[in-house]
Amino acid sequence: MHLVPADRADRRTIDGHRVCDAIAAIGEPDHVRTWADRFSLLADANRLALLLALYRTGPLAVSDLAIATGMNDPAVSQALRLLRAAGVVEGEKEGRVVRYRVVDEDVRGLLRQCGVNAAG
Amino acid sequence: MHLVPADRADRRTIDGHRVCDAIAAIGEPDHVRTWADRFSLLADANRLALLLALYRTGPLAVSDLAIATGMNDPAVSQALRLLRAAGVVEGEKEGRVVRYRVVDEDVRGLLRQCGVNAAG
DNA sequence: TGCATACCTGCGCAGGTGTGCAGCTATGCA
DNA sequence: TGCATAGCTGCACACCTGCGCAGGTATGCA
Repeated sequence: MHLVPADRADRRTIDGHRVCDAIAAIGEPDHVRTWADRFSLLADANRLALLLALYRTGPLAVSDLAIATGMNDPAVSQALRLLRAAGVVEGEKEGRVVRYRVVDEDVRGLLRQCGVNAAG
Repeated sequence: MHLVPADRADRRTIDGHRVCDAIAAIGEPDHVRTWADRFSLLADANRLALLLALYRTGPLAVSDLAIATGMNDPAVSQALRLLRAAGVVEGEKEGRVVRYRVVDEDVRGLLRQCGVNAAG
């Protein structure tokens, strides 16, 4: 079990093998970072409100999202741009109205968990 | 359906009633903020690595967490202080060693979702 | 063709956040 | 009692992020 990188193999450990277990438990750094980034997208109350509205209500227009959340239009637009760049939401243009919806299944799973204790 | 606050009741809507649905879907602002704060705790790769190690491996000492993640001791300590203040982890002192574990059930649920696609 | 609407973008500022360094406290052992 | 270890804390720095403002683009309608 030589999972400890060489640059810190000389450090003293408390529980020896449990360190290796922990390294295995953490897994690929890229995987961890991907999930951290995902959580980061939900870590803002405004963005989370937008996502909850989209997830539970279905496709919504930008203006309506702004009214529902109390945000300004540009703020909503910028938040949606971030979420769109991350592949979390997608917008469908219908005339001059763009309706967004949540397309990332991992994020949908997380949003579902927000309601297990109290969702009304 | 007068869920739209008075200060923005005069704004033009696209889908009228869907705005009310969205407001109902968002729910209590405090609830949203609570979950956003929760996600914020998992939004850092280092903290997430610590939590994954604790969640999957079980109680671990601070030094071992530092070795497993490659972080410095103070960095681990500060991260754990944040998580402890939020009620996510708890530490049990055994001599001069403190072993931490994840105690928040909501966070445990989120951590479990990190492994549904690829956890090894 | 002209105008209003729906949405997007760039910029700058205020605020929060992670990190490293140095030093402190507490426990265990000789 | 003296020393090493395990962990915690305060400070200062750089960094990132969300937001409002102003302006731009595209669609629909008269």
